[in-house]
Amino acid sequence: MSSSLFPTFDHDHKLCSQNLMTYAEGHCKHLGLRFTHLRRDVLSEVAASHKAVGAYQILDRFASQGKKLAPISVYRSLDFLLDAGLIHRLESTNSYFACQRNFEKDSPCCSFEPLVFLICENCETIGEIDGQTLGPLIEQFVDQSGFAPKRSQLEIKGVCSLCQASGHQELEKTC
Amino acid sequence: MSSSLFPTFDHDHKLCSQNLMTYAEGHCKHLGLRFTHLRRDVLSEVAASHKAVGAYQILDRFASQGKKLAPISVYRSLDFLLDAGLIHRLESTNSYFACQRNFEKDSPCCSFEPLVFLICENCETIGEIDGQTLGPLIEQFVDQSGFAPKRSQLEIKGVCSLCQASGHQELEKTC
DNA sequence: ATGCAAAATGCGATAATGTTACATTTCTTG
DNA sequence: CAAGAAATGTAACATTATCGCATTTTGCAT
Repeated sequence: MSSSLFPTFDHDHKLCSQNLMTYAEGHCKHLGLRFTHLRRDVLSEVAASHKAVGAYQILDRFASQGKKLAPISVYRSLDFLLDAGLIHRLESTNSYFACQRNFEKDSPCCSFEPLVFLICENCETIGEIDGQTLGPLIEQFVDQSGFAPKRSQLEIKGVCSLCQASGHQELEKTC
Repeated sequence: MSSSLFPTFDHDHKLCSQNLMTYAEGHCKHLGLRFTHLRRDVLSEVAASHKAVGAYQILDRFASQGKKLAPISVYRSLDFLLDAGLIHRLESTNSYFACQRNFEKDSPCCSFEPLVFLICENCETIGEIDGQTLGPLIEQFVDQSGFAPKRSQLEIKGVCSLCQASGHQELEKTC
């Protein structure tokens, strides 16, 4: 079985991000990781939308709230969140977004299940797909050459269904 | 049918890169693209190995040959070569390598066939897999949410068969 | 509670990667 | 050959990310 997650236009994002923060809290506690204020604040900014945000965007948002940070502080928090599997990094755009599959799994995305991301080029929303079915298949191809895969990431750019339906006029979407 | 290409330890790399340059020449002529000296030289540097090289590495190599260039010159050539499908960009490491599938296809990698790259974390060699079989499969998953994919790239990190066989002692490989 | 060691954060500088704007040169085509 | 388009040169600058070391906070053993 596989599932595909692409944020819907009308989802309750306040609830969505609240759930995410609660999950992160419990997840860190469970693994003995320190979910500090800074890390919480950074995750909160990343999870504020389903778009990917850059490190300096996060810095700027903090700054506009009167919270002056050095880049390294943000990067350290981002690294922590990446390691904890709470966020992902979009390699093609040097930006970060919250993991949307926490609630589907016991542990965050970390096995040799490829990470699969859908990136809408119109509204910039990021979706995340279950890579469990793709994993063995990829492994099979790769194995032909004796290559032993450890981790992988698939970034797919295109247009989400909502943007298709609306004739590509959804750039206003805020989360 | 699908194929998987991972450069072998003992392949004739001189011939390999010669073939590539010859292909590039003909490919550009065929499409009416200008394969200038600079572009040729940049491709030649990129194709000098099966490792991915950074833009500033290329700059440095030129510099050590007495050829002083500005970053922008290298980036412009890289962009041309990317557009022509002669090289690929490894997003996870901001680096570039020569397309190894020119000879398998009429035209370079550009349809909605995912680009699939194998990256050996030991010797840094890059392999390239035919994504034709994976493409429809991915499309099928993605379509569940109505997402219309345009282009995608899968980067797989692991250990190549040679490095496995040699107990991970192949960092010396030069091409 | 107290003090110690480890972890996290602050702070300043700097490195690595990529781009803008505009001048000059080279190429193509009539 | 002339004119326009394409490519390259040049200098400055923007963006993304890291280093080294000082300071603060936290968890834990006593």
